[in-house]
Amino acid sequence: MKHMARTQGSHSDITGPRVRAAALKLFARGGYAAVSMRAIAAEVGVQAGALYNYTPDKQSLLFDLMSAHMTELLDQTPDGSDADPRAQLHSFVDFHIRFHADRPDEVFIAYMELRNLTEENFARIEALRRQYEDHLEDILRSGVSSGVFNVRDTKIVTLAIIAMLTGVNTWFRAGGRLSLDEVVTQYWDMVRKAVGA
Amino acid sequence: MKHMARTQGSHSDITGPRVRAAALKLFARGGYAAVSMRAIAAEVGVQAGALYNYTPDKQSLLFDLMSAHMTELLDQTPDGSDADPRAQLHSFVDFHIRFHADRPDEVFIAYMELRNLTEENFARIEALRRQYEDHLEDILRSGVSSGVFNVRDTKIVTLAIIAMLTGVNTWFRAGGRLSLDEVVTQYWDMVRKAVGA
DNA sequence: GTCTATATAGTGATAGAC
DNA sequence: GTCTATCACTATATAGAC
Repeated sequence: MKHMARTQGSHSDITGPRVRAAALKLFARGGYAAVSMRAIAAEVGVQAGALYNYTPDKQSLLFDLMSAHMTELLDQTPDGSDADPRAQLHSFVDFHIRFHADRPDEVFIAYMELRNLTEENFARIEALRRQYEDHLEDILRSGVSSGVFNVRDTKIVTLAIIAMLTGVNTWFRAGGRLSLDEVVTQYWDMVRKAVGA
Repeated sequence: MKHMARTQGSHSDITGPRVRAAALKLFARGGYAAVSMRAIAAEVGVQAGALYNYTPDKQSLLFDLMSAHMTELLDQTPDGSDADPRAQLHSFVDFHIRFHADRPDEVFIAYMELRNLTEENFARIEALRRQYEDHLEDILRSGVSSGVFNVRDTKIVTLAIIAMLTGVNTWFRAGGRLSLDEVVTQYWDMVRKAVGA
Protein backbone atom coordinates (compact mmCIF):
# COMPACT_ATOMS: atom_id res chain seq x y z
CA MET A 1 0.00 0.00 0.00
CA LYS A 2 1.44 3.28 -1.02
CA HIS A 3 -0.71 6.23 -0.07
CA MET A 4 -4.30 6.98 0.67
CA ALA A 5 -6.04 9.41 -1.63
CA ARG A 6 -5.36 12.98 -0.60
CA THR A 7 -7.72 15.91 -0.82
CA GLN A 8 -5.16 18.68 -0.87
CA GLY A 9 -2.42 18.21 -3.45
CA SER A 10 0.94 16.58 -3.01
CA HIS A 11 2.70 16.20 0.30
CA SER A 12 5.81 14.67 -1.20
CA ASP A 13 8.95 15.41 0.75
CA ILE A 14 10.86 16.16 -2.43
CA THR A 15 8.80 19.11 -3.51
CA GLY A 16 11.80 21.42 -3.14
CA PRO A 17 13.85 19.74 -5.88
CA ARG A 18 10.76 19.50 -8.04
CA VAL A 19 10.24 23.25 -7.75
CA ARG A 20 13.79 23.89 -8.92
CA ALA A 21 13.43 21.37 -11.74
CA ALA A 22 10.22 23.02 -12.91
CA ALA A 23 11.75 26.49 -12.73
CA LEU A 24 14.79 25.27 -14.67
CA LYS A 25 12.68 23.80 -17.44
CA LEU A 26 10.31 26.74 -17.75
CA PHE A 27 12.97 29.46 -17.45
CA ALA A 28 14.98 27.75 -20.19
CA ARG A 29 11.95 27.44 -22.43
CA GLY A 30 10.25 30.79 -21.93
CA GLY A 31 12.70 33.08 -20.15
CA TYR A 32 12.73 34.19 -16.52
CA ALA A 33 10.64 37.31 -16.99
CA ALA A 34 7.99 35.54 -19.04
CA VAL A 35 7.48 32.65 -16.61
CA SER A 36 5.09 33.26 -13.74
CA MET A 37 5.19 31.67 -10.32
CA ARG A 38 1.76 30.27 -11.16
CA ALA A 39 3.22 28.52 -14.21
CA ILE A 40 5.97 26.98 -12.09
CA ALA A 41 3.43 25.88 -9.51
CA ALA A 42 1.26 24.29 -12.21
CA GLU A 43 4.28 22.38 -13.54
CA VAL A 44 4.97 21.06 -10.05
CA GLY A 45 1.31 20.36 -9.39
CA VAL A 46 0.71 22.74 -6.50
CA GLN A 47 -0.78 26.18 -6.01
CA ALA A 48 1.39 29.28 -6.34
CA GLY A 49 1.44 30.09 -2.64
CA ALA A 50 3.03 26.72 -1.82
CA LEU A 51 6.19 27.63 -3.73
CA TYR A 52 7.11 30.12 -1.04
CA ASN A 53 7.80 27.25 1.34
CA TYR A 54 10.83 26.49 -0.84
CA THR A 55 12.09 29.84 -2.04
CA PRO A 56 11.80 33.31 -0.51
CA ASP A 57 11.11 34.79 -3.95
CA LYS A 58 11.43 34.29 -7.70
CA GLN A 59 14.84 35.96 -7.86
CA SER A 60 16.33 33.45 -5.42
CA LEU A 61 15.00 30.63 -7.57
CA LEU A 62 16.94 31.97 -10.55
CA PHE A 63 20.08 32.68 -8.57
CA ASP A 64 20.11 29.26 -6.94
CA LEU A 65 19.87 27.54 -10.33
CA MET A 66 22.72 29.56 -11.80
CA SER A 67 24.86 29.35 -8.70
CA ALA A 68 24.47 25.55 -8.46
CA HIS A 69 25.34 25.21 -12.13
CA MET A 70 28.50 27.30 -11.95
CA THR A 71 29.64 25.62 -8.74
CA GLU A 72 29.20 22.18 -10.27
CA LEU A 73 31.09 23.35 -13.37
CA LEU A 74 34.03 24.47 -11.27
CA ASP A 75 33.95 21.38 -9.05
CA GLN A 76 34.09 19.01 -12.00
CA THR A 77 36.65 20.89 -14.07
CA PRO A 78 39.60 18.51 -14.48
CA ASP A 79 42.65 19.56 -12.53
CA GLY A 80 45.51 17.76 -14.25
CA SER A 81 48.06 20.32 -13.13
CA ASP A 82 50.69 17.58 -13.36
CA ALA A 83 50.07 16.90 -17.06
CA ASP A 84 51.66 18.77 -19.95
CA PRO A 85 49.75 21.81 -21.29
CA ARG A 86 48.67 20.08 -24.48
CA ALA A 87 47.09 17.19 -22.54
CA GLN A 88 45.50 19.67 -20.13
CA LEU A 89 43.97 21.64 -22.99
CA HIS A 90 42.66 18.49 -24.64
CA SER A 91 41.13 17.44 -21.34
CA PHE A 92 39.54 20.86 -20.91
CA VAL A 93 37.97 20.82 -24.39
CA ASP A 94 36.64 17.32 -23.85
CA PHE A 95 35.23 18.21 -20.44
CA HIS A 96 33.66 21.50 -21.50
CA ILE A 97 31.79 20.03 -24.45
CA ARG A 98 30.48 17.00 -22.55
CA PHE A 99 29.55 18.89 -19.38
CA HIS A 100 27.61 21.51 -21.33
CA ALA A 101 25.97 19.02 -23.71
CA ASP A 102 24.61 17.19 -20.64
CA ARG A 103 22.96 20.33 -19.23
CA PRO A 104 21.40 22.34 -22.05
CA ASP A 105 18.80 24.04 -19.84
CA GLU A 106 21.29 25.08 -17.16
CA VAL A 107 23.72 26.41 -19.76
CA PHE A 108 21.01 28.33 -21.57
CA ILE A 109 19.88 30.00 -18.37
CA ALA A 110 23.43 30.75 -17.25
CA TYR A 111 24.03 32.72 -20.46
CA MET A 112 20.61 34.24 -21.11
CA GLU A 113 19.37 35.28 -17.71
CA LEU A 114 22.37 37.16 -16.36
CA ARG A 115 20.59 40.46 -16.82
CA ASN A 116 17.68 39.32 -14.67
CA LEU A 117 19.89 38.88 -11.63
CA THR A 118 20.08 41.59 -9.02
CA GLU A 119 23.32 43.52 -9.00
CA GLU A 120 24.67 41.57 -6.05
CA ASN A 121 23.72 38.16 -7.42
CA PHE A 122 25.14 39.09 -10.82
CA ALA A 123 28.50 39.91 -9.24
CA ARG A 124 28.61 36.51 -7.53
CA ILE A 125 27.86 34.59 -10.72
CA GLU A 126 30.35 36.65 -12.70
CA ALA A 127 33.05 35.83 -10.16
CA LEU A 128 32.44 32.11 -10.71
CA ARG A 129 32.50 32.49 -14.47
CA ARG A 130 35.72 34.45 -14.21
CA GLN A 131 37.27 31.62 -12.19
CA TYR A 132 36.46 29.19 -14.99
CA GLU A 133 37.98 31.47 -17.64
CA ASP A 134 41.08 31.93 -15.51
CA HIS A 135 41.54 28.19 -15.34
CA LEU A 136 41.68 27.93 -19.13
CA GLU A 137 43.95 30.95 -19.38
CA ASP A 138 46.35 29.33 -16.90
CA ILE A 139 46.59 26.31 -19.19
CA LEU A 140 47.30 28.52 -22.18
CA ARG A 141 49.91 30.54 -20.34
CA SER A 142 51.78 27.48 -19.16
CA GLY A 143 51.79 26.19 -22.75
CA VAL A 144 53.15 29.49 -24.01
CA SER A 145 55.84 29.46 -21.32
CA SER A 146 56.99 25.98 -22.26
CA GLY A 147 56.85 26.81 -25.94
CA VAL A 148 54.26 24.21 -26.99
CA PHE A 149 51.58 26.83 -27.78
CA ASN A 150 51.93 29.74 -30.16
CA VAL A 151 49.46 32.30 -28.82
CA ARG A 152 49.79 36.06 -28.96
CA ASP A 153 47.18 37.10 -26.37
CA THR A 154 46.07 34.40 -23.92
CA LYS A 155 43.04 36.38 -22.75
CA ILE A 156 41.54 36.69 -26.22
CA VAL A 157 42.24 33.08 -27.07
CA THR A 158 40.64 32.01 -23.79
CA LEU A 159 37.43 33.87 -24.59
CA ALA A 160 37.45 32.71 -28.20
CA ILE A 161 37.82 29.05 -27.24
CA ILE A 162 35.06 29.19 -24.62
CA ALA A 163 32.69 30.96 -27.03
CA MET A 164 33.44 28.40 -29.73
CA LEU A 165 32.94 25.41 -27.44
CA THR A 166 29.82 26.72 -25.76
CA GLY A 167 28.34 27.37 -29.20
CA VAL A 168 28.02 23.60 -29.60
CA ASN A 169 24.92 23.76 -27.41
CA THR A 170 23.03 25.85 -29.96
CA TRP A 171 22.95 23.02 -32.47
CA PHE A 172 24.03 19.70 -30.94
CA ARG A 173 21.29 17.16 -30.37
CA ALA A 174 21.91 13.63 -29.09
CA GLY A 175 20.98 11.18 -31.82
CA GLY A 176 21.72 13.69 -34.58
CA ARG A 177 24.18 13.41 -37.45
CA LEU A 178 27.22 13.50 -35.20
CA SER A 179 28.05 11.70 -31.98
CA LEU A 180 29.49 13.63 -29.06
CA ASP A 181 32.77 11.78 -29.58
CA GLU A 182 32.96 13.10 -33.14
CA VAL A 183 32.11 16.60 -31.99
CA VAL A 184 34.86 16.51 -29.37
CA THR A 185 37.33 15.22 -31.94
CA GLN A 186 36.59 17.98 -34.42
CA TYR A 187 36.57 20.82 -31.90
CA TRP A 188 39.81 19.59 -30.40
CA ASP A 189 41.25 19.61 -33.90
CA MET A 190 40.29 23.26 -34.35
CA VAL A 191 41.47 24.33 -30.90
CA ARG A 192 44.74 22.46 -31.29
CA LYS A 193 45.46 24.14 -34.60
CA ALA A 194 44.36 27.58 -33.37
CA VAL A 195 46.84 27.53 -30.48
CA GLY A 196 49.56 26.14 -32.74
CA ALA A 197 49.98 22.87 -30.84
CA MET B 1 11.85 80.63 -35.25
CA LYS B 2 11.54 76.95 -34.58
CA HIS B 3 8.37 75.97 -32.77
CA MET B 4 5.88 77.46 -30.43
CA ALA B 5 5.52 75.81 -27.02
CA ARG B 6 3.27 72.77 -27.19
CA THR B 7 0.79 71.65 -24.60
CA GLN B 8 0.52 68.02 -25.59
CA GLY B 9 3.86 66.30 -26.01
CA SER B 10 5.94 65.94 -29.10
CA HIS B 11 4.59 66.16 -32.60
CA SER B 12 7.90 65.40 -34.25
CA ASP B 13 7.60 63.67 -37.58
CA ILE B 14 10.35 61.22 -36.67
CA THR B 15 8.60 59.61 -33.73
CA GLY B 16 8.49 56.27 -35.55
CA PRO B 17 12.28 55.85 -35.64
CA ARG B 18 12.52 57.09 -32.08
CA VAL B 19 10.08 54.40 -30.96
CA ARG B 20 12.23 51.72 -32.57
CA ALA B 21 15.40 53.21 -31.10
CA ALA B 22 13.86 53.25 -27.62
CA ALA B 23 12.62 49.67 -27.96
CA LEU B 24 16.05 48.57 -29.18
CA LYS B 25 17.81 50.15 -26.23
CA LEU B 26 15.38 48.91 -23.60
CA PHE B 27 14.97 45.38 -25.01
CA ALA B 28 18.75 45.02 -25.09
CA ARG B 29 19.09 46.28 -21.53
CA GLY B 30 16.18 44.56 -19.81
CA GLY B 31 14.84 41.91 -22.15
CA TYR B 32 11.70 41.94 -24.27
CA ALA B 33 9.40 40.35 -21.69
CA ALA B 34 10.55 42.65 -18.90
CA VAL B 35 10.12 45.89 -20.85
CA SER B 36 6.63 47.42 -20.86
CA MET B 37 5.10 49.53 -23.56
CA ARG B 38 4.83 52.26 -20.93
CA ALA B 39 8.60 52.11 -20.38
CA ILE B 40 9.21 52.46 -24.12
CA ALA B 41 6.79 55.38 -24.27
CA ALA B 42 8.54 57.09 -21.37
CA GLU B 43 11.91 56.70 -23.13
CA VAL B 44 10.44 58.33 -26.23
CA GLY B 45 8.66 60.99 -24.23
CA VAL B 46 5.06 60.14 -25.12
CA GLN B 47 2.20 58.28 -23.50
CA ALA B 48 1.77 54.54 -24.06
CA GLY B 49 -1.24 54.85 -26.32
CA ALA B 50 0.72 56.95 -28.82
CA LEU B 51 3.05 54.03 -29.59
CA TYR B 52 0.25 52.25 -31.40
CA ASN B 53 0.40 54.86 -34.15
CA TYR B 54 3.75 53.31 -35.08
CA THR B 55 3.41 49.62 -34.37
CA PRO B 56 0.37 47.34 -34.30
CA ASP B 57 1.70 45.59 -31.18
CA LYS B 58 4.76 44.83 -29.08
CA GLN B 59 5.60 41.66 -31.01
CA SER B 60 5.89 43.57 -34.28
CA LEU B 61 8.27 45.98 -32.63
CA LEU B 62 10.58 43.09 -31.73
CA PHE B 63 10.27 41.39 -35.08
CA ASP B 64 10.94 44.59 -37.03
CA LEU B 65 14.13 45.21 -35.07
CA MET B 66 15.42 41.70 -35.64
CA SER B 67 14.35 41.57 -39.25
CA ALA B 68 15.98 44.89 -40.09
CA HIS B 69 19.19 43.77 -38.40
CA MET B 70 19.40 40.47 -40.25
CA THR B 71 18.54 42.07 -43.57
CA GLU B 72 21.25 44.69 -43.13
CA LEU B 73 23.71 41.96 -42.17
CA LEU B 74 22.99 40.05 -45.36
CA ASP B 75 23.00 43.17 -47.54
CA GLN B 76 26.39 44.26 -46.30
CA THR B 77 28.08 40.86 -46.32
CA PRO B 78 30.99 41.14 -48.76
CA ASP B 79 30.47 39.18 -51.95
CA GLY B 80 33.97 38.67 -53.29
CA SER B 81 32.98 35.57 -55.20
CA ASP B 82 35.80 36.34 -57.63
CA ALA B 83 38.51 36.27 -54.96
CA ASP B 84 40.34 33.18 -53.73
CA PRO B 85 38.83 31.37 -50.71
CA ARG B 86 41.50 32.54 -48.31
CA ALA B 87 40.90 36.19 -49.18
CA GLN B 88 37.14 35.64 -48.99
CA LEU B 89 37.44 34.10 -45.53
CA HIS B 90 39.66 36.93 -44.33
CA SER B 91 37.15 39.42 -45.66
CA PHE B 92 34.31 37.59 -43.92
CA VAL B 93 36.09 37.57 -40.54
CA ASP B 94 36.92 41.25 -40.84
CA PHE B 95 33.36 42.14 -41.83
CA HIS B 96 31.66 40.02 -39.17
CA ILE B 97 33.68 41.43 -36.29
CA ARG B 98 33.30 45.06 -37.36
CA PHE B 99 29.62 44.83 -38.28
CA HIS B 100 28.73 43.21 -34.96
CA ALA B 101 30.97 45.49 -32.87
CA ASP B 102 29.10 48.46 -34.36
CA ARG B 103 25.69 47.15 -33.30
CA PRO B 104 25.92 45.61 -29.83
CA ASP B 105 22.25 46.14 -28.98
CA GLU B 106 20.95 44.69 -32.25
CA VAL B 107 23.23 41.67 -31.96
CA PHE B 108 22.25 41.06 -28.36
CA ILE B 109 18.56 41.11 -29.22
CA ALA B 110 19.02 38.95 -32.30
CA TYR B 111 20.55 36.21 -30.15
CA MET B 112 18.62 36.58 -26.90
CA GLU B 113 15.07 37.26 -27.96
CA LEU B 114 14.51 34.53 -30.52
CA ARG B 115 12.26 32.66 -28.12
CA ASN B 116 9.99 35.66 -27.73
CA LEU B 117 9.10 35.66 -31.41
CA THR B 118 5.89 34.05 -32.56
CA GLU B 119 6.36 30.78 -34.41
CA GLU B 120 5.94 32.43 -37.80
CA ASN B 121 8.26 35.34 -37.06
CA PHE B 122 10.85 32.95 -35.63
CA ALA B 123 10.87 30.95 -38.85
CA ARG B 124 11.48 34.09 -40.90
CA ILE B 125 14.42 35.20 -38.76
CA GLU B 126 15.89 31.73 -38.72
CA ALA B 127 15.79 31.63 -42.52
CA LEU B 128 17.85 34.82 -42.66
CA ARG B 129 20.35 33.52 -40.14
CA ARG B 130 20.63 30.31 -42.11
CA GLN B 131 21.41 32.31 -45.25
CA TYR B 132 24.28 33.97 -43.47
CA GLU B 133 25.68 30.66 -42.25
CA ASP B 134 25.37 29.20 -45.73
CA HIS B 135 27.43 32.03 -47.14
CA LEU B 136 30.32 31.19 -44.82
CA GLU B 137 29.97 27.50 -45.50
CA ASP B 138 30.17 28.18 -49.24
CA ILE B 139 33.50 29.91 -48.70
CA LEU B 140 34.80 26.98 -46.67
CA ARG B 141 33.63 24.44 -49.24
CA SER B 142 35.28 26.25 -52.11
CA GLY B 143 38.50 26.37 -50.13
CA VAL B 144 38.30 22.66 -49.43
CA SER B 145 37.65 21.96 -53.12
CA SER B 146 40.67 23.93 -54.21
CA GLY B 147 42.82 22.38 -51.49
CA VAL B 148 43.72 25.60 -49.63
CA PHE B 149 41.66 24.67 -46.51
CA ASN B 150 42.00 21.52 -44.48
CA VAL B 151 38.55 21.09 -42.93
CA ARG B 152 36.84 17.82 -42.12
CA ASP B 153 33.24 19.01 -41.67
CA THR B 154 32.39 22.40 -43.18
CA LYS B 155 29.10 22.68 -41.26
CA ILE B 156 30.71 22.33 -37.84
CA VAL B 157 33.54 24.68 -38.71
CA THR B 158 31.02 27.23 -40.00
CA LEU B 159 29.14 27.20 -36.70
CA ALA B 160 32.33 27.20 -34.65
CA ILE B 161 33.73 30.23 -36.48
CA ILE B 162 30.51 32.23 -36.18
CA ALA B 163 30.20 31.42 -32.47
CA MET B 164 33.81 32.42 -31.90
CA LEU B 165 33.52 35.70 -33.81
CA THR B 166 30.17 36.70 -32.33
CA GLY B 167 31.60 36.07 -28.87
CA VAL B 168 33.72 39.19 -29.34
CA ASN B 169 30.64 41.24 -28.51
CA THR B 170 30.49 39.88 -24.97
CA TRP B 171 33.73 41.58 -23.98
CA PHE B 172 34.88 44.10 -26.61
CA ARG B 173 34.52 47.77 -25.68
CA ALA B 174 35.76 50.62 -27.84
CA GLY B 175 38.57 52.38 -26.04
CA GLY B 176 39.57 49.25 -24.13
CA ARG B 177 42.90 47.45 -24.08
CA LEU B 178 42.65 46.36 -27.71
CA SER B 179 41.69 48.23 -30.85
CA LEU B 180 39.26 46.66 -33.28
CA ASP B 181 42.12 46.30 -35.76
CA GLU B 182 44.06 44.22 -33.25
CA VAL B 183 41.00 42.11 -32.48
CA VAL B 184 40.46 41.42 -36.19
CA THR B 185 44.12 40.50 -36.61
CA GLN B 186 44.09 38.03 -33.75
CA TYR B 187 40.80 36.37 -34.65
CA TRP B 188 41.87 36.06 -38.27
CA ASP B 189 45.04 34.39 -37.00
CA MET B 190 42.99 31.82 -35.08
CA VAL B 191 40.51 31.21 -37.90
CA ARG B 192 43.28 30.91 -40.46
CA LYS B 193 45.11 28.31 -38.39
CA ALA B 194 41.92 26.42 -37.52
CA VAL B 195 41.02 25.90 -41.20
CA GLY B 196 44.62 25.03 -42.02
CA ALA B 197 45.17 27.94 -44.39
C1' DG C 1 2.96 21.91 3.85
C1' DT C 2 -0.71 23.14 0.94
C1' DC C 3 -4.84 25.34 0.35
C1' DT C 4 -7.93 29.57 -0.78
C1' DA C 5 -8.36 34.30 -0.86
C1' DT C 6 -6.58 38.67 -1.31
C1' DA C 7 -3.58 43.06 -1.38
C1' DT C 8 -1.25 45.86 -4.45
C1' DA C 9 0.54 46.84 -8.63
C1' DG C 10 1.45 46.33 -13.26
C1' DT C 11 0.33 44.49 -18.19
C1' DG C 12 -1.05 45.16 -23.53
C1' DA C 13 -4.23 47.26 -26.00
C1' DT C 14 -8.34 50.32 -27.24
C1' DA C 15 -11.75 54.42 -27.36
C1' DG C 16 -12.70 58.88 -27.89
C1' DA C 17 -11.47 63.93 -26.87
C1' DC C 18 -8.72 67.47 -28.83
C1' DG D 1 -0.75 62.34 -33.64
C1' DT D 2 -1.00 62.52 -28.81
C1' DC D 3 -3.63 62.79 -24.86
C1' DT D 4 -6.47 60.76 -20.85
C1' DA D 5 -9.09 57.15 -19.20
C1' DT D 6 -10.21 52.60 -19.07
C1' DC D 7 -10.93 47.40 -19.87
C1' DA D 8 -9.75 42.90 -18.86
C1' DC D 9 -6.10 40.43 -17.25
C1' DT D 10 -1.94 38.98 -14.98
C1' DA D 11 1.88 39.57 -11.82
C1' DT D 12 4.44 38.67 -7.04
C1' DA D 13 3.81 37.96 -2.60
C1' DT D 14 1.30 37.33 1.86
C1' DA D 15 -2.37 35.83 5.49
C1' DG D 16 -4.79 32.63 7.68
C1' DA D 17 -7.65 28.19 7.45
C1' DC D 18 -6.90 23.33 7.65
